[in-house]
Amino acid sequence: MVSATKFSATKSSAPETAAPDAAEPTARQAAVLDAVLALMQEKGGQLTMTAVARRASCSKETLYKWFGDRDGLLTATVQWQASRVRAGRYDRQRLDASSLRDSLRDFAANWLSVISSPTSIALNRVAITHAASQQSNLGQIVLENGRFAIGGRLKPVLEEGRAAGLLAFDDTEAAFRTFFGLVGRDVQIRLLLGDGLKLGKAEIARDAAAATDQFLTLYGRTDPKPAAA
Amino acid sequence: MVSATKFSATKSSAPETAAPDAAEPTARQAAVLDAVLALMQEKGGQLTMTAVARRASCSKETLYKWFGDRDGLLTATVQWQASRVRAGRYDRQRLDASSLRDSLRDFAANWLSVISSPTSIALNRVAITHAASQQSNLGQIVLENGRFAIGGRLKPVLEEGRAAGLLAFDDTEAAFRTFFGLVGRDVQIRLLLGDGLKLGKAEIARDAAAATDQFLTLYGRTDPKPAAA
DNA sequence: AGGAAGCCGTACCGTACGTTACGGTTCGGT
DNA sequence: ACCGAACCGTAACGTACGGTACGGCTTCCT
Repeated sequence: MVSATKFSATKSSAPETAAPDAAEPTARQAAVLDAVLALMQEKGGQLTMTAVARRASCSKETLYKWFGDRDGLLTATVQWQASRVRAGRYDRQRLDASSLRDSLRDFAANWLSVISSPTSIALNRVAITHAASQQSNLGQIVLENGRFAIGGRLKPVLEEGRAAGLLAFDDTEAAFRTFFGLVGRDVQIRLLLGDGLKLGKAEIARDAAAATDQFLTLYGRTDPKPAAA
Repeated sequence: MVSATKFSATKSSAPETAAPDAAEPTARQAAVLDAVLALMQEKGGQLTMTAVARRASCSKETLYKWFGDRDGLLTATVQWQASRVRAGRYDRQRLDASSLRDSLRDFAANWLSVISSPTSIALNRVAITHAASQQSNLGQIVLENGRFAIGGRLKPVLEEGRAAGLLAFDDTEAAFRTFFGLVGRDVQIRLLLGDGLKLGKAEIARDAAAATDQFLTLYGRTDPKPAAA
């Protein structure tokens, strides 16, 4: 079930490009994982080990040596993709109403871009399929790097906004979930189910702005002074 | 690919319990479809024809005679489940602010109950898996009976609310999508990905009320008079 | 009673795919 | 030049599963 050999980097205990335990993929391994991502998008569910080997011009034996089994390959792929989505720095300069709004818009637009990308759709489909077969924890990993990752990055912004007297809420988590809902709405489920919904840059920008405005209507303080009790 | 014999009811052209073309399942067939639903929830992805036959105490030959192929069985199952979710009449009496709020809360609570039910989760997972393998249109069917069905039923309510001067919006679809987002938030994706999120009756009622309040904050008219231009 | 139809249980077939094994090639180290 | 390790391409194996065939049982019609 669980791959025993969290893929080892050829030389067993040699400090390669990264921590020897967390296991950063080598360039060649990354190429394989990219092939997996590409196949997921093109071929959908028919993601066979043979197809991966052919696409990546490597042997199946190598796949198994590096990743243990099919599940290990999938897990490594999810983590590989997650490792390069860490976008957006959102420099916490001093917050005013305008910069807060901009930050929220950026978050919203970035999130919409991610969930509407073919890569994310394919990855989520695979993870959901696996969650159904209650094998491995692919679903958790995707959740951790998607929904919960963005939550962890947005919540500090919300709390800074509150500290600056720009937002009002008791429960940060609840406020974040509202934002999440206003931004995502029905987009993700429709895309996952194969609806032909198209999101261009213009629509994303527009929707992100609209969601941000709605969020600020619900949680923004019209009186921008810190609580002068 | 497409099952040729949209399941026929034993006696070819005899008017059974329903239209001979739309094909309402017989009691026995319904029992089989219930077995499929039960297996989906318990066994997840390993939904094999043999397992269905064993669970339903019928032969695989019968399954194929009735439903054509595996896809036909799945499609029939989705439609069978959809056929009995048609809940909520929402009698359009005269609308005031209070009854509108109640209607919206009912919609929200009902929708949350549906998407958090094991049946819905299992069904959506299967549909998403199929959408990935670009075979059949299971995803579309689920979408049609889920997201779009509730839209079709809620939009008239919203428009009545607008006609009564209780709501203000230009785009009914946009208003509905906002409501959808406020209610669903991250619930569906988390459940689909296997997160251990529990929604009891109390939480559903609370969340439905909160989402409704937020929606009314965004779209409600504080001045409840019809447009007295 | 006799026959036909529907259906259950099971055996069977073909294929797809995960996994393993193996021969041949490249390449770095000595 | 030689050795061994890593790796590629491919063949082979075992199994799971979709789909089919068949024998026997029940039911219903005449």
